[in-house]
Amino acid sequence: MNEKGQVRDVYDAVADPTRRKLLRLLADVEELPLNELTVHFQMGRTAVSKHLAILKEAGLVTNRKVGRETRYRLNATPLKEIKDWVSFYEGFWKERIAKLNLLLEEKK
Amino acid sequence: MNEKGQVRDVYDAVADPTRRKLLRLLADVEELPLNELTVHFQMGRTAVSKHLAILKEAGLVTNRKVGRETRYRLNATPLKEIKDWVSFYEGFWKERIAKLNLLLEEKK
DNA sequence: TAATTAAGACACCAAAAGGTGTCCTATTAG
DNA sequence: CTAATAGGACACCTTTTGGTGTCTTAATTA
Repeated sequence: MNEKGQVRDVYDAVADPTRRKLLRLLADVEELPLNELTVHFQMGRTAVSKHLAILKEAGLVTNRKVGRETRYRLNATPLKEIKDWVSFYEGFWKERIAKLNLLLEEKK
Repeated sequence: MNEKGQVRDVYDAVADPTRRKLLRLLADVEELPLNELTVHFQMGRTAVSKHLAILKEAGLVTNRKVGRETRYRLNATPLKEIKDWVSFYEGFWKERIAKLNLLLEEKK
């Protein structure tokens, strides 16, 4: 457990393409049960469930039981950490593009 | 090798805290040789070298040989992909914060 | 009530990740 | 010329990751 109450690093949670796809699926609806999420993947239910557990550890999804199904819901808030981190580097690639444009100008 | 000419997924490259620290170190200077980078970590040179190789596979660093040392340089451009990805979710956490503020208003 | 369905809990497995230490070569300093 | 240094290339090891299948329980439907 880290200082943000997350068991899992959010960068780590988001590193896997399956998990990014899960977030994307949950972005389109209020909530979805495990079995409906599983439909979108080739892997079995157990694997998808594990990925969701990791996302939950990072605080990126919440879940609640409704009857016999467990419904998952997106919580994008922890992504703010990544946003802030990457913002620091934004200047670097813009600078790079500016330099490239300058070179193109000189060529002309 | 993916469609962007990267061998390694940029999300994956950035998931490791050691590699994020390497990027941060390289952000402060033009270029740094392996041994100077290694000083900032507890692990050995070989391990740091491996992390740099992964960053290079993702296109996040370049390197060149100068004499007997290999100097590394930051290339932040691939981070744009992450920036764009996370931007999509920005609305979600802002919406959430807005809702929380609304609840606080009602309490008053 | 009986059959079906959702999903948690495990045990298990192969491959990848993240380290280590050793050896070898190229470059530089004394 | 010799000694020291930078770092590439391996071999090796342990832990984690990402998947599988099976069993069990709880909820639903026929």
